Amino acid sequence: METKTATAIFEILSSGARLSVFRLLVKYAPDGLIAGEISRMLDIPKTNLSFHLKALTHSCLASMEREGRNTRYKANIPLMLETIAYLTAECCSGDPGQCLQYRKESGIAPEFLPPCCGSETP
Amino acid sequence: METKTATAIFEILSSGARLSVFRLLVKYAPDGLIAGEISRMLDIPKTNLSFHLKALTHSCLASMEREGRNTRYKANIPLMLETIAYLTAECCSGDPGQCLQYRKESGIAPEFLPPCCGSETP
DNA sequence: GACATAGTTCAATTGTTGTTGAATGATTGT
DNA sequence: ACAATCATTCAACAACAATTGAACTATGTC
Repeated sequence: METKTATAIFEILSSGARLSVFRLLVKYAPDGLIAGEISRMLDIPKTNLSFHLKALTHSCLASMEREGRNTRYKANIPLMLETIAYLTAECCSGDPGQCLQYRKESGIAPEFLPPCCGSETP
Repeated sequence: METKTATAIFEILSSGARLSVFRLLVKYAPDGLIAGEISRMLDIPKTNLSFHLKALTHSCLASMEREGRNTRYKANIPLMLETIAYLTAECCSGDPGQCLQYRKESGIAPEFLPPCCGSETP
């Protein structure tokens, strides 16, 4: 992944409205949601939601497809995973021991943490 | 993690300069680097680098400590891991089978992917 | 065809961010 | 004390992002 791609994705997620929309689409993967549902669930005006959905689709973080007079949006989860890999790939110059230490210190349940430095390589 | 915290972090990573700085600090974890080294390695003017380092430390993505006349910066990797967990936590409403499918489609080596939905729960 | 519904685009306003050079603060060495 | 080095702050400008209401397009219903 190129830096330019990654920054574009982080910029998309730097808006509270867009982050909420994206996480909602992640939660409702793989079927996604139609725009009206999103607008109601998050209480975002349609006009503004359109603006943010356009940004999400333009960055490829979401896909859209028409369904009659509705528009269905779905999260691009593989791209999300690629972005996470980009952020963690060179962690600690590849020292698994150090990464494991960080994982422990984070206090997060292991099943919600990325492998980070290959410390959990299967 | 609160939405506000997450958006602040993504906003930090949405600048090419800051993303490069942060990834460099991740790579050089846990020792970190001093400002001058970062400036030279990434070819960013000191003035501008200071601006971005301030943003990084203010968001807690990096810590700083004086060393004589130098200032050493270190990446806050646990916070990075928390942010990743926040983004992936509710993925697919917790359907491991669906998540596994996404992981396969992503084409990324498994050791660089987060567990996502607990599909790799130890 | 007329009407309602679902979304999008447009223009304008408001606010925020990135970058630069010059000036300033802080620490070390002579 | 003086100069050199490392880093930060400041002011100013340019560029960009978020939000809103009104107007518009497209689809489905009577």
